[in-house]
This record gives sequence, C-alpha cells and structure tokens, in this order.
Amino acid sequence: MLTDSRRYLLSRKQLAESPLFRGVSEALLDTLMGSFQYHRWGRKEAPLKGRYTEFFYILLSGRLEVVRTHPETGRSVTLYLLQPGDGFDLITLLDGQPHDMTVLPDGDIEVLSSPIETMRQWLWQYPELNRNFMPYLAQRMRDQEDMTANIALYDTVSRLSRLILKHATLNRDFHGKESDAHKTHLINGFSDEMLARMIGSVRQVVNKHLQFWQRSGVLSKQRHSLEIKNLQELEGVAHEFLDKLKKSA
Amino acid sequence: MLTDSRRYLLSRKQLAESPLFRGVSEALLDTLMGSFQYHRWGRKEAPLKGRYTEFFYILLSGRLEVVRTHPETGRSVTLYLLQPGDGFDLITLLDGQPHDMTVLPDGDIEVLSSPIETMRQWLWQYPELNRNFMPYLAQRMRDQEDMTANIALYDTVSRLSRLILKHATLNRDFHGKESDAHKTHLINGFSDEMLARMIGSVRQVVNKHLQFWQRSGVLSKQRHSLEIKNLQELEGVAHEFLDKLKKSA
DNA sequence: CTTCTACCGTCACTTGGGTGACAGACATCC
DNA sequence: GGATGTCTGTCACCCAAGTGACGGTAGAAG
Repeated sequence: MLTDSRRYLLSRKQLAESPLFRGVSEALLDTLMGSFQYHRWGRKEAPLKGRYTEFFYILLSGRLEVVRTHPETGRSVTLYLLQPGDGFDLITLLDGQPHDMTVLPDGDIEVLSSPIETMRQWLWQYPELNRNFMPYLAQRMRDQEDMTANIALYDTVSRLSRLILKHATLNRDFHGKESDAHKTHLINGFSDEMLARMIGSVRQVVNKHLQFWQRSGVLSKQRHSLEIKNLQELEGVAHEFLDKLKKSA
Repeated sequence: MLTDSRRYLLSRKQLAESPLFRGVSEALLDTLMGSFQYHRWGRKEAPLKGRYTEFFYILLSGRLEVVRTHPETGRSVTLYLLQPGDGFDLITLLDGQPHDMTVLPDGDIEVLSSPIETMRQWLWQYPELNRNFMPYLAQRMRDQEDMTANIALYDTVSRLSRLILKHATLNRDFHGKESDAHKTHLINGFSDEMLARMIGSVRQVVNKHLQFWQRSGVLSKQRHSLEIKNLQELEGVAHEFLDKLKKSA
C-alpha cells in the first residue's frame, strides 16, 4: 500500500518532467495517471511484453534502443535512443499501423503504459498536450534526418566524434553546469557495440577510433564509460590523424 | 480574370486530392483556399523564393527534392522526394524552428502557400485536417527511418533495386492497373544523379548497376527514363551477378 | 571462489564503392 | 543551327571500413 502510493507519486513526478507532459496542469496530470499502468521490465523481456500497436509507453527510468536489424547479417542500427521521459511508439500512435523495429532495453527499465487509443484521444482533447507533442515529434524527425545525412555523407570518424560530442553536451546541460572547456566530461553506459549501432557501423571500427583518441590523450576509456578531456579537439584530432597517416604512407 | 478563376478552380481541385486535405468538406476547402496563394517557380528560383519559416507550401505540380549537402565535398542526399499534393516544410510547421535543408525543384513547379502560423491554427481547429495530418506525418517518418536503415545495413545494389521497385509500384498503383507481372513499368524523369541522391550514393555507381541490369535484359534505360521489364528479377539478378563475379574472379 | 558471459583490444584480409577524368550524345537556348 | 550546358558511359585508382578470428579481462551469477 505504502509502496504503491510511493511509486505512484514518483511516477507522477517523473511523468511531469517528460518532454511530452512538461508543464501540464495538475488536474490533467491526475487524469493521465488514472489510465497509466506501471511496469518494470528486465533486460530481456521488453520485446516480449510490449504490445506496441495497443499501448503507448513512457519510459520512466533506464535506457532503451529502438533498432532495426538486417535479417541475414544480423547487424543493427539504432533508430532512436530513448531516455527517461521519452515515449514510444510514436509512429504507431500517429497512424495505428505496426512498425518494423525492435525494442532493445539497456538494462532494467520502468515504463508507464496507456491504451494507445486513449493517448490519441488525449492529444486531441487537451491543447496542453498537443503543444508539447508537436515540437517533440519535430525533434525526433530532425534526429532521424541527421542520422540519414550523417551516414550518407560523412565517414565513421566524424559520425562518432559528433555522437560523443552530442552526448557530452547533453550531459553537461543536464547537470546544469556552464560550458567549461577544461572540465572533463563523462559518458556512461555505452558499450563499443552500442556506439557502433548508433553511428551505423561496427564494433571494431568504433574501437579503433576510440583507441586512437585515447592514445592522443583526448579521452580515456574504461568499460562502459568514456571520459572526454578535450571536447573541442575530438573531431579535429581525428582528422589530423587521418591526414598524418596519409602523408606518412 | 477568366484565367484566374480557372486557376483557382484547378488549384482547389488539386488541393482536394492532396493526402493532407483529402476528404475535407467543401466549406473547409473554401476557407483554406481563401488564404492560399498561388506561385509558379522556375527550375532555379525555388530556394530563393521560399521562406520556409514563414510559409507552409503545398506542391501542386512538378517534383521537388529536399536534400542535405556536405559543405566540403558537395555531395547530397535526398531526404524527401515531394510529389504533387505533398506539403513542406513539415518540421518547421511543427516546431517553428528553421530546418537545415535545401529545396531542389526538378523542373518548373507550382505551389500554394499559406502563412505557417495559419496552417498551424487550422490543424488545431479542424479535426478533419488533423485526421489526415497525423498519418501523413507518420508516413514521412517511416520513409525516413527506412532510409536510415537502408543506408546503414544494405549495399547500393539492394538500395537501388528497392528504390526502383518502389517507384514502379507507385506508378502502377497510380494508374490503377492490377498487378501484372508481364507488363513493363516505366519510370520517368529520374536522372542517374537523382537516383544516386535518393540512395545516398553517387552517379557512377548507380550507372554501373543500371548498365548491368540493362545487359541482363531486366530493364532498358534512356535518358531520364527506365523501362523495367521484369520487376521481380531486379534484385535477384543483381545479387546473382555479384556472386558470379566473385566466383569467376 | 570459480564458472560463465559479456565486453574489449587487435590484426590480417578483402572489397564495395567513392573520386576524378574524359569523351560522346542529347537537349535547349539564343 | 551553332553554341552551351546537361546528362551519360566508362575506366583506372585507392582506401575506408566491414568481416572473421582469437585471446584476454572484468563483472555477474551461482
């Protein structure tokens, strides 16, 4: 009982911080909570438990990749990396059709679920929701476009350095610190494999680049974490390196 | 005068066929038309004339690529290929922010424009519009995801054959014919360069594959048009070819 | 404490496909 | 109807980056 009400309050608080529900009135928040259900999924059950044409999910804690996989080779790309507060599946929410993707939780996660039809009604009914939803959608589309353009036009080094830059910056913003060139930035919880999926490449290539940066003193890496010492130099150094290789060869 | 009213009626009819406005009431259609302005853009003026943060545009006739370009190398990828009835820029419509892209008209085009804020209001106010808009958005997102996954996971042959397949099929559906395996399918108006942009590759590579298909008798090509003789065999033949090459080498 | 599993570092090998270049064939525009 | 720009076919060159393989290491699980 106590536990349940604690969890309820926590969930409610987390919901209120989601980019999808930020700033909505207390009253509406209560209405929403009335139809959300709490779930906790282990590392390997998410793909089984989720029914993505029937429910809309909000990620409360943990991290979650939405990937697509090549049926023959088994290679995967990450379409979206969902953080707490993100919702899925947006596309099915919009058109009701099933969506070719695999949900790949990174560790244990907590979600709220609501019947997808209900969610759709809400978006309609409550302008406060719609106001958040539109820009949120736009951001997802931007990310996706960037992905396309990146893979099509840039090499793996650029893509990787940008990915790191992006997450380092996100992290900084998240902690509310000012931009400080000399501070080191931590990125936690990414395996080489995951980084590879996010830039549309493979583990070995990612590792090679990270190793080089490490040797150049731009970052240091341990299992599942990177410490970036010089954000600005990341991409620069990478290309310097390539140029040097060319000349020396 | 007469011309103007003819054009008005034509535009109105074209608008009514757009996936964004299909099935809306006559009354609403009149309201919309009241705020749309007609423009005709020449092959090279579109990027100059468009003010994509202030107006929302509906393509009436012609074709239009939305591309992103690498600033150094000058290579481009096509993010969206807009056909008559499509609207742009969706992303700016959703969040009001400028959008990194270039509009590249393929020949002369006709568009309707409306202040983007007005369009935004409409989507809100009229459920009939919203009902079309959501699935439309979803489709654009699906296309974009497919693009990402394709480039990241498949080789150029697969991507190209799928692109051709897709457009051949679209064409067929458009003309309302039943699926007929022995009928040839025409694809008009695509240069090798354009095909390359659409699969995130370059002209030379596209040409090489098309040549091979031509020699295999699967299709025949002339400047700006492809005639596909055997849809089903397209991808199959391509891979056969590659396998053969490997063995003979 | 030890077994198991997931990650990490590396390396040799291969190749798809991007680059640059050039000549010929079409269209289009004065 | 030449001239100009735009597409096409081709080819030689090269390298970024996938593949497969294997041994090491560090956490997790038992």
